[in-house]
Amino acid sequence: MSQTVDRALSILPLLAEGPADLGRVADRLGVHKSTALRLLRTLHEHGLVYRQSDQRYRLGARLFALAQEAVENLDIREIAHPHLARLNERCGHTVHLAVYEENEVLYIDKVESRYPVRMYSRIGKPVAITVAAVAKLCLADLPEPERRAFAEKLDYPMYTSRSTPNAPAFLKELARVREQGWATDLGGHEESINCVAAPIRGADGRVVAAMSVSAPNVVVTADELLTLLPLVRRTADAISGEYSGRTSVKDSV
Amino acid sequence: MSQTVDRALSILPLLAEGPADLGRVADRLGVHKSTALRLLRTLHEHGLVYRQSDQRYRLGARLFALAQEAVENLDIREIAHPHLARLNERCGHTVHLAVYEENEVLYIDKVESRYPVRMYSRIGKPVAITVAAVAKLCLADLPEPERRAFAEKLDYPMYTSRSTPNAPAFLKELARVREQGWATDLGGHEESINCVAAPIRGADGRVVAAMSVSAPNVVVTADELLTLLPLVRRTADAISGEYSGRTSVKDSV
DNA sequence: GAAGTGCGTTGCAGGATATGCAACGTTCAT
DNA sequence: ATGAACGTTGCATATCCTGCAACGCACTTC
Repeated sequence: MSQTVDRALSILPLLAEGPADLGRVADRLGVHKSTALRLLRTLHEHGLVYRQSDQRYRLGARLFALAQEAVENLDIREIAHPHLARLNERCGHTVHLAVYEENEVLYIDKVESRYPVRMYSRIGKPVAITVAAVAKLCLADLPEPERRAFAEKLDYPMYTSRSTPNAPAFLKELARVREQGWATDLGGHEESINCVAAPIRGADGRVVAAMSVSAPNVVVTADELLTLLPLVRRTADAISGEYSGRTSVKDSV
Repeated sequence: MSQTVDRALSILPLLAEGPADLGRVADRLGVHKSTALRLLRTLHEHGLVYRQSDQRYRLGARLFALAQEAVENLDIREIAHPHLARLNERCGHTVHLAVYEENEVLYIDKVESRYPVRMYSRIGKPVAITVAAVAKLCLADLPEPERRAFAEKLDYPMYTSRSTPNAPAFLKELARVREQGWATDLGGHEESINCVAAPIRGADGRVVAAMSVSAPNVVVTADELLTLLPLVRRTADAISGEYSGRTSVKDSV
Protein backbone atom coordinates (compact mmCIF):
# COMPACT_ATOMS: atom_id res chain seq x y z
CA MET A 1 0.00 0.00 0.00
CA SER A 2 1.30 3.41 -0.91
CA GLN A 3 1.83 5.73 2.01
CA THR A 4 1.62 8.96 0.07
CA VAL A 5 -1.59 8.05 -1.66
CA ASP A 6 -2.97 6.70 1.57
CA ARG A 7 -2.39 10.03 3.28
CA ALA A 8 -3.83 11.97 0.38
CA LEU A 9 -6.99 9.91 0.32
CA SER A 10 -7.40 10.25 4.07
CA ILE A 11 -7.96 13.91 3.47
CA LEU A 12 -11.22 13.31 1.65
CA PRO A 13 -13.33 11.90 4.50
CA LEU A 14 -11.76 14.53 6.70
CA LEU A 15 -13.03 17.28 4.44
CA ALA A 16 -16.37 15.58 4.14
CA GLU A 17 -16.98 16.62 7.74
CA GLY A 18 -16.72 20.20 6.61
CA PRO A 19 -14.22 22.74 5.29
CA ALA A 20 -10.81 22.80 6.96
CA ASP A 21 -7.70 24.94 6.71
CA LEU A 22 -4.18 23.73 5.99
CA GLY A 23 -3.10 23.53 9.62
CA ARG A 24 -6.07 21.46 10.57
CA VAL A 25 -5.52 19.02 7.73
CA ALA A 26 -1.84 18.67 8.60
CA ASP A 27 -2.67 18.05 12.25
CA ARG A 28 -5.30 15.44 11.55
CA LEU A 29 -2.98 13.66 9.15
CA GLY A 30 -0.07 13.87 11.52
CA VAL A 31 2.26 15.35 8.92
CA HIS A 32 4.06 18.60 8.39
CA LYS A 33 2.14 21.50 6.90
CA SER A 34 4.26 21.53 3.80
CA THR A 35 3.47 17.90 3.19
CA ALA A 36 -0.23 18.46 3.61
CA LEU A 37 0.01 21.40 1.27
CA ARG A 38 1.51 19.32 -1.50
CA LEU A 39 -1.08 16.61 -1.08
CA LEU A 40 -3.90 19.14 -1.13
CA ARG A 41 -2.46 20.74 -4.22
CA THR A 42 -2.46 17.43 -6.02
CA LEU A 43 -6.02 16.74 -4.98
CA HIS A 44 -6.89 20.22 -6.10
CA GLU A 45 -5.44 19.74 -9.57
CA HIS A 46 -7.67 16.74 -9.98
CA GLY A 47 -10.67 18.74 -8.88
CA LEU A 48 -11.37 16.54 -5.88
CA VAL A 49 -10.76 19.40 -3.52
CA TYR A 50 -11.83 22.99 -3.89
CA ARG A 51 -10.37 26.02 -2.29
CA GLN A 52 -13.05 28.44 -1.20
CA SER A 53 -12.64 32.17 -0.92
CA ASP A 54 -11.59 32.05 2.75
CA GLN A 55 -8.71 29.78 1.65
CA ARG A 56 -10.13 26.76 3.40
CA TYR A 57 -10.45 23.51 1.54
CA ARG A 58 -13.57 21.51 0.90
CA LEU A 59 -14.54 18.63 -1.36
CA GLY A 60 -14.61 19.56 -5.00
CA ALA A 61 -16.84 19.34 -7.99
CA ARG A 62 -15.13 16.50 -9.81
CA LEU A 63 -16.23 14.24 -7.02
CA PHE A 64 -19.85 14.70 -8.05
CA ALA A 65 -19.09 14.13 -11.67
CA LEU A 66 -17.23 10.93 -10.84
CA ALA A 67 -19.95 9.60 -8.59
CA GLN A 68 -22.41 10.52 -11.29
CA GLU A 69 -20.61 8.62 -14.01
CA ALA A 70 -20.02 5.71 -11.69
CA VAL A 71 -23.68 5.30 -10.90
CA GLU A 72 -24.69 5.66 -14.52
CA ASN A 73 -22.32 2.93 -15.57
CA LEU A 74 -23.82 0.36 -13.27
CA ASP A 75 -25.50 -2.07 -15.60
CA ILE A 76 -27.86 -3.44 -12.98
CA ARG A 77 -29.23 0.01 -12.49
CA GLU A 78 -29.69 0.53 -16.19
CA ILE A 79 -31.48 -2.75 -16.65
CA ALA A 80 -33.60 -2.38 -13.56
CA HIS A 81 -34.76 1.18 -14.00
CA PRO A 82 -37.60 0.66 -16.49
CA HIS A 83 -38.93 -2.19 -14.34
CA LEU A 84 -38.85 0.00 -11.26
CA ALA A 85 -40.63 2.79 -13.08
CA ARG A 86 -43.33 0.42 -14.31
CA LEU A 87 -43.84 -0.97 -10.83
CA ASN A 88 -44.10 2.54 -9.48
CA GLU A 89 -46.76 3.38 -12.04
CA ARG A 90 -48.80 0.40 -11.01
CA CYS A 91 -48.66 0.77 -7.25
CA GLY A 92 -47.81 4.45 -6.80
CA HIS A 93 -45.37 3.90 -3.97
CA THR A 94 -41.69 4.62 -3.60
CA VAL A 95 -39.45 2.01 -5.24
CA HIS A 96 -35.80 1.49 -4.29
CA LEU A 97 -32.87 -0.36 -5.80
CA ALA A 98 -29.86 -1.17 -3.63
CA VAL A 99 -26.58 -3.09 -3.88
CA TYR A 100 -24.15 -4.56 -1.38
CA GLU A 101 -20.56 -3.46 -1.64
CA GLU A 102 -17.69 -3.54 0.80
CA ASN A 103 -19.59 -3.78 4.04
CA GLU A 104 -22.24 -1.32 3.00
CA VAL A 105 -25.59 -1.51 1.29
CA LEU A 106 -26.47 1.54 -0.69
CA TYR A 107 -29.31 2.85 -2.74
CA ILE A 108 -28.43 3.25 -6.37
CA ASP A 109 -31.84 4.12 -7.74
CA LYS A 110 -35.17 5.36 -6.53
CA VAL A 111 -38.50 6.16 -8.10
CA GLU A 112 -40.83 8.14 -5.93
CA SER A 113 -44.45 8.93 -6.46
CA ARG A 114 -45.47 12.10 -4.75
CA TYR A 115 -42.86 14.04 -2.86
CA PRO A 116 -40.15 15.48 -5.04
CA VAL A 117 -38.49 17.02 -2.02
CA ARG A 118 -34.85 16.06 -1.44
CA MET A 119 -35.22 13.06 -3.62
CA TYR A 120 -31.53 12.92 -4.45
CA SER A 121 -30.54 12.85 -0.82
CA ARG A 122 -30.80 9.12 -0.59
CA ILE A 123 -29.19 7.96 -3.77
CA GLY A 124 -25.69 6.80 -2.97
CA LYS A 125 -26.36 6.90 0.72
CA PRO A 126 -25.77 3.83 2.84
CA VAL A 127 -29.01 2.29 4.08
CA ALA A 128 -29.80 1.51 7.70
CA ILE A 129 -28.10 -1.84 7.40
CA THR A 130 -29.55 -3.59 10.41
CA VAL A 131 -33.18 -2.94 9.58
CA ALA A 132 -33.69 -2.16 5.89
CA ALA A 133 -35.38 -4.92 3.95
CA VAL A 134 -32.98 -4.57 1.02
CA ALA A 135 -30.00 -4.84 3.37
CA LYS A 136 -31.32 -8.06 4.87
CA LEU A 137 -31.61 -9.60 1.44
CA CYS A 138 -28.09 -8.65 0.41
CA LEU A 139 -26.53 -9.81 3.66
CA ALA A 140 -28.56 -13.00 3.89
CA ASP A 141 -26.80 -14.13 0.75
CA LEU A 142 -23.29 -13.84 2.19
CA PRO A 143 -21.52 -17.10 3.09
CA GLU A 144 -22.34 -18.08 6.65
CA PRO A 145 -19.01 -17.32 8.41
CA GLU A 146 -18.69 -13.95 6.74
CA ARG A 147 -22.28 -13.13 7.58
CA ARG A 148 -21.73 -13.98 11.22
CA ALA A 149 -18.49 -12.02 11.46
CA PHE A 150 -20.13 -9.07 9.83
CA ALA A 151 -23.16 -9.13 12.09
CA GLU A 152 -20.93 -9.16 15.15
CA LYS A 153 -19.15 -6.01 14.07
CA LEU A 154 -22.29 -3.96 13.50
CA ASP A 155 -23.90 -1.42 15.73
CA TYR A 156 -27.58 -1.90 16.36
CA PRO A 157 -29.13 1.52 16.79
CA MET A 158 -32.72 1.42 18.02
CA TYR A 159 -34.34 3.71 15.49
CA THR A 160 -37.70 2.53 16.76
CA SER A 161 -38.94 -0.07 19.21
CA ARG A 162 -39.09 -2.55 16.34
CA SER A 163 -35.49 -2.12 15.19
CA THR A 164 -33.27 -5.19 15.20
CA PRO A 165 -31.75 -5.08 18.70
CA ASN A 166 -28.56 -7.18 18.41
CA ALA A 167 -26.46 -9.60 16.40
CA PRO A 168 -28.25 -12.86 17.32
CA ALA A 169 -31.64 -11.39 16.41
CA PHE A 170 -30.19 -10.09 13.19
CA LEU A 171 -28.66 -13.44 12.22
CA LYS A 172 -31.93 -15.16 12.97
CA GLU A 173 -33.77 -12.69 10.79
CA LEU A 174 -31.22 -13.15 8.00
CA ALA A 175 -31.69 -16.91 8.14
CA ARG A 176 -35.44 -16.48 7.78
CA VAL A 177 -35.05 -14.03 4.93
CA ARG A 178 -32.66 -16.38 3.17
CA GLU A 179 -35.18 -19.16 3.59
CA GLN A 180 -38.25 -17.36 2.34
CA GLY A 181 -36.58 -15.40 -0.46
CA TRP A 182 -38.01 -12.00 0.41
CA ALA A 183 -37.87 -9.51 3.27
CA THR A 184 -39.81 -6.80 5.04
CA ASP A 185 -39.10 -3.86 7.25
CA LEU A 186 -42.15 -3.06 9.31
CA GLY A 187 -41.48 0.20 11.09
CA GLY A 188 -37.94 -0.80 12.00
CA HIS A 189 -36.36 2.33 10.65
CA GLU A 190 -39.09 4.90 10.86
CA GLU A 191 -42.11 4.14 12.95
CA SER A 192 -44.64 4.74 10.24
CA ILE A 193 -42.85 3.34 7.20
CA ASN A 194 -43.15 -0.23 5.93
CA CYS A 195 -41.25 -1.96 3.12
CA VAL A 196 -41.43 -5.20 1.17
CA ALA A 197 -38.35 -6.27 -0.76
CA ALA A 198 -37.17 -8.98 -3.13
CA PRO A 199 -33.72 -10.06 -4.30
CA ILE A 200 -32.23 -9.69 -7.77
CA ARG A 201 -29.92 -12.54 -8.71
CA GLY A 202 -27.13 -12.93 -11.24
CA ALA A 203 -26.59 -15.88 -13.53
CA ASP A 204 -24.86 -17.81 -10.73
CA GLY A 205 -27.80 -17.36 -8.39
CA ARG A 206 -26.01 -14.98 -6.08
CA VAL A 207 -27.83 -11.86 -4.96
CA VAL A 208 -26.46 -8.87 -6.84
CA ALA A 209 -29.01 -6.30 -5.74
CA ALA A 210 -32.34 -5.93 -3.99
CA MET A 211 -35.41 -3.84 -4.63
CA SER A 212 -38.18 -2.67 -2.36
CA VAL A 213 -41.49 -0.88 -2.24
CA SER A 214 -42.02 1.50 0.68
CA ALA A 215 -45.07 3.32 1.94
CA PRO A 216 -46.13 5.14 5.09
CA ASN A 217 -48.91 3.35 6.92
CA VAL A 218 -51.12 6.39 6.76
CA VAL A 219 -51.49 5.50 3.09
CA VAL A 220 -51.60 1.71 3.23
CA THR A 221 -51.41 -0.65 6.17
CA ALA A 222 -48.62 -3.18 6.41
CA ASP A 223 -51.05 -5.91 5.43
CA GLU A 224 -52.15 -4.06 2.33
CA LEU A 225 -48.53 -3.45 1.41
CA LEU A 226 -47.84 -7.17 1.74
CA THR A 227 -50.42 -7.91 -0.93
CA LEU A 228 -47.94 -6.31 -3.32
CA LEU A 229 -45.35 -8.96 -2.54
CA PRO A 230 -46.10 -11.15 -5.57
CA LEU A 231 -45.82 -8.15 -7.85
CA VAL A 232 -42.53 -7.09 -6.27
CA ARG A 233 -41.13 -10.60 -6.58
CA ARG A 234 -42.19 -10.87 -10.20
CA THR A 235 -40.52 -7.56 -10.95
CA ALA A 236 -37.32 -8.62 -9.20
CA ASP A 237 -37.35 -11.91 -11.08
CA ALA A 238 -37.85 -10.14 -14.37
CA ILE A 239 -34.82 -7.97 -13.64
CA SER A 240 -32.83 -11.03 -12.58
CA GLY A 241 -33.69 -12.74 -15.83
CA GLU A 242 -32.72 -9.83 -17.95
CA TYR A 243 -29.54 -9.16 -15.97
CA SER A 244 -28.29 -12.70 -16.17
CA GLY A 245 -28.97 -12.72 -19.86
CA ARG A 246 -31.53 -15.53 -19.83
CA THR A 247 -34.67 -13.59 -20.51
CA SER A 248 -35.41 -10.60 -22.65
CA VAL A 249 -37.58 -7.64 -21.80
CA LYS A 250 -40.93 -9.15 -22.79
CA ASP A 251 -41.83 -11.87 -20.28
CA SER A 252 -42.69 -9.68 -17.32
CA VAL A 253 -46.34 -9.65 -16.25
CA MET B 1 2.70 18.18 -6.88
CA SER B 2 3.05 14.61 -5.80
CA GLN B 3 3.67 12.16 -8.61
CA THR B 4 2.37 9.10 -6.82
CA VAL B 5 -0.86 10.72 -5.78
CA ASP B 6 -1.22 12.25 -9.20
CA ARG B 7 -1.02 8.84 -10.82
CA ALA B 8 -3.41 7.31 -8.33
CA LEU B 9 -6.00 10.01 -8.90
CA SER B 10 -5.67 9.68 -12.65
CA ILE B 11 -7.11 6.22 -12.26
CA LEU B 12 -10.46 7.55 -11.16
CA PRO B 13 -11.58 9.32 -14.35
CA LEU B 14 -10.18 6.36 -16.24
CA LEU B 15 -12.44 3.99 -14.36
CA ALA B 16 -15.34 6.37 -14.75
CA GLU B 17 -15.39 5.38 -18.41
CA GLY B 18 -16.13 1.87 -17.32
CA PRO B 19 -14.56 -1.11 -15.56
CA ALA B 20 -10.97 -1.91 -16.48
CA ASP B 21 -8.52 -4.66 -15.62
CA LEU B 22 -5.07 -4.21 -14.17
CA GLY B 23 -3.23 -4.32 -17.47
CA ARG B 24 -5.43 -1.71 -18.99
CA VAL B 25 -4.99 0.64 -16.04
CA ALA B 26 -1.21 0.19 -16.11
CA ASP B 27 -1.12 0.89 -19.84
CA ARG B 28 -3.23 4.00 -19.66
CA LEU B 29 -1.14 5.32 -16.77
CA GLY B 30 2.10 4.44 -18.51
CA VAL B 31 3.45 2.56 -15.50
CA HIS B 32 4.40 -0.99 -14.67
CA LYS B 33 1.65 -3.39 -13.69
CA SER B 34 3.02 -3.80 -10.20
CA THR B 35 2.89 -0.06 -9.70
CA ALA B 36 -0.67 0.15 -10.89
CA LEU B 37 -1.54 -2.73 -8.61
CA ARG B 38 -0.27 -0.94 -5.54
CA LEU B 39 -2.08 2.23 -6.44
CA LEU B 40 -5.31 0.36 -7.03
CA ARG B 41 -4.92 -1.44 -3.75
CA THR B 42 -4.60 1.83 -1.91
CA LEU B 43 -7.64 3.25 -3.67
CA HIS B 44 -9.45 0.05 -2.83
CA GLU B 45 -8.68 0.29 0.88
CA HIS B 46 -10.26 3.70 0.88
CA GLY B 47 -13.31 2.36 -0.90
CA LEU B 48 -12.85 4.58 -3.92
CA VAL B 49 -12.55 1.63 -6.27
CA TYR B 50 -14.28 -1.68 -6.14
CA ARG B 51 -13.19 -4.98 -7.46
CA GLN B 52 -16.01 -6.79 -9.14
CA SER B 53 -16.35 -10.53 -9.43
CA ASP B 54 -14.54 -10.71 -12.77
CA GLN B 55 -11.57 -9.07 -11.04
CA ARG B 56 -11.92 -5.86 -12.96
CA TYR B 57 -11.92 -2.57 -11.13
CA ARG B 58 -14.61 0.06 -11.14
CA LEU B 59 -15.42 3.13 -9.08
CA GLY B 60 -16.44 2.33 -5.55
CA ALA B 61 -19.14 3.09 -3.09
CA ARG B 62 -17.31 5.51 -0.87
CA LEU B 63 -17.28 7.89 -3.78
CA PHE B 64 -21.05 8.24 -3.57
CA ALA B 65 -20.99 8.73 0.14
CA LEU B 66 -18.34 11.43 -0.16
CA ALA B 67 -20.16 13.26 -2.93
CA GLN B 68 -23.30 12.95 -0.87
CA GLU B 69 -21.77 14.50 2.23
CA ALA B 70 -20.08 17.15 0.16
CA VAL B 71 -23.30 18.31 -1.43
CA GLU B 72 -25.15 18.27 1.85
CA ASN B 73 -22.54 20.45 3.47
CA LEU B 74 -22.87 23.24 0.94
CA ASP B 75 -24.39 26.07 2.87
CA ILE B 76 -25.80 27.82 -0.18
CA ARG B 77 -27.75 24.70 -1.01
CA GLU B 78 -29.04 24.39 2.51
CA ILE B 79 -30.20 27.97 2.65
CA ALA B 80 -31.65 27.96 -0.83
CA HIS B 81 -33.60 24.74 -0.69
CA PRO B 82 -36.73 25.91 1.13
CA HIS B 83 -36.95 28.90 -1.19
CA LEU B 84 -36.69 26.64 -4.22
CA ALA B 85 -39.34 24.32 -2.86
CA ARG B 86 -41.68 27.22 -2.21
CA LEU B 87 -41.15 28.58 -5.69
CA ASN B 88 -41.85 25.16 -7.11
CA GLU B 89 -45.11 24.97 -5.19
CA ARG B 90 -46.23 28.27 -6.59
CA CYS B 91 -45.38 27.79 -10.23
CA GLY B 92 -45.24 23.99 -10.54
CA HIS B 93 -42.20 23.93 -12.80
CA THR B 94 -38.76 22.46 -12.39
CA VAL B 95 -36.42 24.60 -10.29
CA HIS B 96 -32.62 24.35 -10.43
CA LEU B 97 -29.77 25.62 -8.32
CA ALA B 98 -26.26 25.73 -9.79
CA VAL B 99 -22.79 26.94 -8.81
CA TYR B 100 -19.63 27.79 -10.72
CA GLU B 101 -16.50 25.97 -9.70
CA GLU B 102 -13.22 25.38 -11.49
CA ASN B 103 -14.31 25.92 -15.06
CA GLU B 104 -17.57 24.11 -14.65
CA VAL B 105 -21.08 25.03 -13.71
CA LEU B 106 -22.98 22.29 -11.98
CA TYR B 107 -26.38 21.64 -10.59
CA ILE B 108 -26.38 21.18 -6.86
CA ASP B 109 -30.10 21.06 -6.26
CA LYS B 110 -33.30 20.51 -8.16
CA VAL B 111 -36.98 20.43 -7.36
CA GLU B 112 -39.17 18.93 -9.98
CA SER B 113 -42.91 18.88 -10.17
CA ARG B 114 -44.17 15.94 -12.14
CA TYR B 115 -41.65 13.48 -13.42
CA PRO B 116 -39.81 11.63 -10.71
CA VAL B 117 -37.91 9.66 -13.31
CA ARG B 118 -34.12 9.85 -13.14
CA MET B 119 -34.33 12.91 -11.02
CA TYR B 120 -30.94 12.30 -9.45
CA SER B 121 -29.26 12.04 -12.80
CA ARG B 122 -28.65 15.72 -13.05
CA ILE B 123 -27.56 16.63 -9.58
CA GLY B 124 -23.80 17.06 -9.66
CA LYS B 125 -23.70 16.98 -13.39
CA PRO B 126 -22.03 19.80 -15.30
CA VAL B 127 -24.56 21.91 -17.19
CA ALA B 128 -24.39 22.72 -20.89
CA ILE B 129 -22.15 25.65 -20.20
CA THR B 130 -22.55 27.57 -23.44
CA VAL B 131 -26.33 27.70 -23.38
CA ALA B 132 -27.74 27.16 -19.90
CA ALA B 133 -29.19 30.28 -18.31
CA VAL B 134 -27.58 29.54 -14.96
CA ALA B 135 -24.18 29.11 -16.62
CA LYS B 136 -24.47 32.48 -18.33
CA LEU B 137 -25.14 34.15 -15.00
CA CYS B 138 -22.18 32.56 -13.28
CA LEU B 139 -19.78 33.25 -16.13
CA ALA B 140 -21.01 36.78 -16.73
CA ASP B 141 -19.75 37.63 -13.27
CA LEU B 142 -16.16 36.60 -13.95
CA PRO B 143 -13.61 39.39 -14.42
CA GLU B 144 -13.42 40.41 -18.06
CA PRO B 145 -10.04 38.92 -19.10
CA GLU B 146 -10.78 35.61 -17.43
CA ARG B 147 -14.21 35.52 -19.01
CA ARG B 148 -12.76 36.12 -22.45
CA ALA B 149 -10.00 33.53 -22.02
CA PHE B 150 -12.54 31.03 -20.82
CA ALA B 151 -14.95 31.64 -23.66
CA GLU B 152 -12.16 31.12 -26.19
CA LYS B 153 -11.35 27.72 -24.77
CA LEU B 154 -14.88 26.37 -24.92
CA ASP B 155 -16.48 24.14 -27.48
CA TYR B 156 -19.77 25.35 -28.87
CA PRO B 157 -21.86 22.30 -29.68
CA MET B 158 -25.03 23.09 -31.63
CA TYR B 159 -27.57 21.26 -29.51
CA THR B 160 -30.30 23.08 -31.45
CA SER B 161 -30.42 25.82 -34.06
CA ARG B 162 -30.66 28.34 -31.26
CA SER B 163 -27.53 27.21 -29.39
CA THR B 164 -24.78 29.76 -28.89
CA PRO B 165 -22.62 29.22 -32.00
CA ASN B 166 -19.20 30.63 -31.01
CA ALA B 167 -17.10 32.64 -28.58
CA PRO B 168 -17.95 36.15 -29.82
CA ALA B 169 -21.68 35.43 -29.65
CA PHE B 170 -21.24 33.96 -26.20
CA LEU B 171 -19.29 36.96 -24.91
CA LYS B 172 -21.89 39.30 -26.31
CA GLU B 173 -24.63 37.34 -24.57
CA LEU B 174 -22.67 37.34 -21.31
CA ALA B 175 -22.31 41.12 -21.51
CA ARG B 176 -26.05 41.47 -21.94
CA VAL B 177 -26.77 39.09 -19.09
CA ARG B 178 -24.37 40.95 -16.85
CA GLU B 179 -26.12 44.18 -17.77
CA GLN B 180 -29.69 43.09 -17.20
CA GLY B 181 -29.07 40.90 -14.13
CA TRP B 182 -30.96 37.84 -15.33
CA ALA B 183 -30.75 35.30 -18.11
CA THR B 184 -32.79 32.99 -20.28
CA ASP B 185 -32.26 29.90 -22.34
CA LEU B 186 -34.92 29.70 -25.01
CA GLY B 187 -34.57 26.33 -26.65
CA GLY B 188 -30.80 26.52 -26.78
CA HIS B 189 -30.23 23.17 -25.18
CA GLU B 190 -33.33 21.23 -26.01
CA GLU B 191 -35.62 22.53 -28.67
CA SER B 192 -38.75 22.56 -26.53
CA ILE B 193 -37.36 23.63 -23.16
CA ASN B 194 -37.17 27.23 -21.94
CA CYS B 195 -35.59 28.61 -18.79
CA VAL B 196 -35.48 31.87 -16.86
CA ALA B 197 -32.74 32.36 -14.32
CA ALA B 198 -31.55 34.84 -11.72
CA PRO B 199 -28.25 35.23 -9.81
CA ILE B 200 -27.65 34.68 -6.11
CA ARG B 201 -25.04 37.02 -4.68
CA GLY B 202 -22.81 36.92 -1.61
CA ALA B 203 -22.17 39.78 0.78
CA ASP B 204 -19.52 41.20 -1.55
CA GLY B 205 -21.94 41.30 -4.47
CA ARG B 206 -20.24 38.52 -6.39
CA VAL B 207 -22.38 35.81 -7.92
CA VAL B 208 -22.09 32.65 -5.83
CA ALA B 209 -24.84 30.63 -7.48
CA ALA B 210 -27.72 30.88 -9.89
CA MET B 211 -31.22 29.50 -9.95
CA SER B 212 -33.63 28.85 -12.75
CA VAL B 213 -37.15 27.77 -13.60
CA SER B 214 -37.53 25.46 -16.60
CA ALA B 215 -40.56 24.27 -18.50
CA PRO B 216 -41.29 22.63 -21.83
CA ASN B 217 -43.18 24.91 -24.18
CA VAL B 218 -45.99 22.39 -24.54
CA VAL B 219 -46.90 23.45 -21.00
CA VAL B 220 -46.21 27.17 -21.13
CA THR B 221 -44.92 29.34 -23.92
CA ALA B 222 -41.67 31.22 -23.55
CA ASP B 223 -43.64 34.44 -23.07
CA GLU B 224 -45.70 32.94 -20.30
CA LEU B 225 -42.57 31.63 -18.63
CA LEU B 226 -41.09 35.10 -18.76
CA THR B 227 -43.94 36.44 -16.67
CA LEU B 228 -42.41 34.43 -13.84
CA LEU B 229 -39.22 36.47 -14.02
CA PRO B 230 -40.13 38.86 -11.19
CA LEU B 231 -40.96 35.94 -8.94
CA VAL B 232 -37.71 34.18 -9.79
CA ARG B 233 -35.70 37.31 -9.13
CA ARG B 234 -37.45 37.93 -5.83
CA THR B 235 -36.68 34.36 -4.78
CA ALA B 236 -33.03 34.70 -5.78
CA ASP B 237 -32.77 37.98 -3.91
CA ALA B 238 -34.31 36.45 -0.82
CA ILE B 239 -31.70 33.68 -0.91
CA SER B 240 -28.94 36.25 -1.48
CA GLY B 241 -30.09 38.19 1.54
CA GLU B 242 -30.18 35.21 3.78
CA TYR B 243 -26.88 33.89 2.47
CA SER B 244 -24.95 37.10 2.96
CA GLY B 245 -26.60 37.73 6.30
CA ARG B 246 -25.14 34.72 8.02
CA THR B 247 -22.45 33.82 5.59
CA SER B 248 -20.48 31.45 7.77
CA VAL B 249 -21.59 29.48 10.76
CA LYS B 250 -19.23 31.20 13.17
CA ASP B 251 -20.45 34.79 13.08
CA SER B 252 -24.10 33.91 13.56
CA VAL B 253 -23.63 31.97 16.78
C1' DG C 1 -2.87 -34.24 -21.72
C1' DA C 2 1.05 -31.24 -22.38
C1' DA C 3 2.64 -27.08 -23.68
C1' DG C 4 1.54 -22.26 -24.33
C1' DT C 5 -0.58 -17.79 -23.27
C1' DG C 6 -2.39 -14.10 -20.46
C1' DC C 7 -3.26 -12.37 -16.15
C1' DG C 8 -2.48 -10.93 -11.30
C1' DT C 9 0.88 -11.18 -7.66
C1' DT C 10 5.36 -11.04 -4.86
C1' DG C 11 10.22 -9.69 -3.14
C1' DC C 12 13.85 -7.00 -3.99
C1' DA C 13 17.64 -3.51 -5.01
C1' DG C 14 18.36 1.00 -6.70
C1' DG C 15 17.19 5.55 -7.02
C1' DA C 16 13.69 8.80 -7.84
C1' DT C 17 10.62 11.20 -4.94
C1' DA C 18 8.23 12.60 -0.75
C1' DT C 19 9.39 14.49 3.65
C1' DG C 20 10.34 17.83 7.48
C1' DC C 21 12.94 21.74 8.44
C1' DA C 22 13.79 26.52 8.62
C1' DA C 23 13.07 30.85 6.70
C1' DC C 24 10.12 34.24 4.27
C1' DG C 25 5.83 36.85 2.89
C1' DT C 26 1.17 38.13 4.15
C1' DT C 27 -2.63 39.23 6.63
C1' DC C 28 -4.89 40.34 10.63
C1' DA C 29 -5.43 41.69 15.48
C1' DT C 30 -3.43 43.91 19.36
C1' DA D 1 4.17 49.55 15.27
C1' DT D 2 4.51 44.83 16.91
C1' DG D 3 3.43 40.18 17.10
C1' DA D 4 0.98 36.09 15.98
C1' DA D 5 -1.00 32.91 12.78
C1' DC D 6 -1.03 31.04 8.48
C1' DG D 7 0.33 29.68 3.83
C1' DT D 8 4.29 29.18 0.97
C1' DT D 9 9.15 28.07 -0.85
C1' DG D 10 13.84 25.74 -1.52
C1' DC D 11 16.59 22.30 -0.03
C1' DA D 12 19.20 18.17 1.88
C1' DT D 13 18.11 13.73 3.67
C1' DA D 14 16.47 9.14 3.54
C1' DT D 15 12.22 7.16 2.93
C1' DC D 16 9.25 5.13 0.05
C1' DC D 17 8.01 4.19 -4.64
C1' DT D 18 9.38 2.09 -8.92
C1' DG D 19 10.35 -1.38 -12.45
C1' DC D 20 12.27 -5.81 -12.98
C1' DA D 21 12.08 -10.67 -13.12
C1' DA D 22 10.12 -14.71 -11.53
C1' DC D 23 6.08 -17.28 -9.87
C1' DG D 24 1.31 -19.17 -9.57
C1' DC D 25 -2.83 -19.77 -11.60
C1' DA D 26 -6.58 -20.26 -15.00
C1' DC D 27 -7.68 -20.97 -19.42
C1' DT D 28 -6.74 -22.04 -24.39
C1' DT D 29 -4.40 -24.58 -28.07
C1' DC D 30 -2.36 -28.29 -30.41
